[in-house]
Amino acid sequence: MLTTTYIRDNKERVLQGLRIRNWTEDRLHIVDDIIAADDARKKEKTELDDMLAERNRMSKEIGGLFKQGKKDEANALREQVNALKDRAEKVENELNESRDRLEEMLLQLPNVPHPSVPAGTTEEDNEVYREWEGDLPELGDDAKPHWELAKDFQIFDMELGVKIAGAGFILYRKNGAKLQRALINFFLDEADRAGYEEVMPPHLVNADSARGTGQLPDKEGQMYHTEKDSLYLIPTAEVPVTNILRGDIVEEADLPIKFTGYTPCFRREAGSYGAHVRGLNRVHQFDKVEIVQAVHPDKSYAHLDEMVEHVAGLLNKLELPYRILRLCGGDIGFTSALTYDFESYSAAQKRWLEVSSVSNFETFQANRLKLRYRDAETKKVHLAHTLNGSALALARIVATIIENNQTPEGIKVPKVLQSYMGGLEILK
RNA sequence: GGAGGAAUGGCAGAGCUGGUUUAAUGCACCGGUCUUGAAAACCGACGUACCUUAACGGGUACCGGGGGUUCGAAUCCCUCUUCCUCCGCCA
Repeated sequence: MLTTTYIRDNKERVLQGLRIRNWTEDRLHIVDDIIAADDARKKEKTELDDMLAERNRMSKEIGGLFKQGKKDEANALREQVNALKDRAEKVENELNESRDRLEEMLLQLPNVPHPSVPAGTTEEDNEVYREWEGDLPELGDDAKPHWELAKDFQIFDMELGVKIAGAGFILYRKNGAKLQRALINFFLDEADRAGYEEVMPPHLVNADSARGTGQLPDKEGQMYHTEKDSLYLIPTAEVPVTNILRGDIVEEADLPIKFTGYTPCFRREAGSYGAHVRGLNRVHQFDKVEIVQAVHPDKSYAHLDEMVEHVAGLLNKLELPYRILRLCGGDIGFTSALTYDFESYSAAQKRWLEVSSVSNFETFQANRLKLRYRDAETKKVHLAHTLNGSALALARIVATIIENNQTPEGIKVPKVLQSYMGGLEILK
């Protein structure tokens, strides 16, 4: 959520940002509407505060009069206060209405895209930020997609997932289960080496947390919700991990704060079935190691670059071909200012699969979270910047690993994972 | 799940028979005096959000969350949440 102060001071940037996000001109009046609602809020707040100040003053006087035994005067004053209270209540109602109206509009306003975000409407328009420089792996015509390899080499079982839970749930077995565990440990170790504090958070969150990172109210339908306890299954570790800092004021010297955590991620993903979502390409539950940072506003883009390099390093070590996209205005998330997507090439499906998304939210999440830092010099508090990225999401990584490394005898295990799998070199 | 107790500023902790409490006091933190330096001692400052002001400053709200009673609520009432103690159940 943007602050009204920011919107007032950067109106043209906000409007330009909405245009990059393909908002039509007839919707742009929301910015002026927000400012108008904020004007009304300020006016009513001033009015109400003055009335309350008067009430407080009179109440104190009444206390004094009672002590002196001047009952008649006290009672007369009491009636005056009652009249004042009626008027104050009206103003208070108006103030609350203005606040609600303002809040409702602010929630509809997405983050301002970074100047480098390219124009565009669909994923076709995303800019290739870093192309894969080597040759893409070529497999023979007899190459199999991962869902077939999974059966041949005991990686996972779709039917059992359906039997136990439903479509879109996977049961990993034997080789696949070990591979999951190896990848999680490898990713966590790498994040640990990069200075991230490892955490293992709750996998269900309350509404405050979901609101803090922007899942509510924007993406209500994406999450599983438990009716009786009103908790949400996390769609990403971003939610519980970033919310560690909700409401905090940290010292500038404590920045950057870096967390990493492994969690399963649950996504309802309503209404998308078909060939392109077969196998592990899109599932309701997948595993992911997430990296999260809270940083000084002046340094957030340096930290974004650092996170991009971290993810690139993981893919290099796994020996997977990948490219990096800079998401265009039409494809970038509601809460993000700049997002890089990583896509790993699936040689058997002959297509790129999204395996990571790394974003800078600037103050958008921090404002909802009320995550601030205290400036070391001025002692003033300011909103921090938050960032996060997948490092990495497992399901699709597993797909590309087993497809690209297939041989008639089994799946070659990437060198870097072998020590995590008891020296195993081939899955068969 | 049952019974009882509690929730106060970074921490500890008073206030809780409603009105100089604009939340005492101690510790921590910060600034200063003293000192070669440090410690001790002493002095001072010490929250967040919003409104207002060119600025200094002024105002309002916040004592777990929400609502209520009252001229006036940390204090009384209702409700929710969390924590503690005991019992029950349990990986």
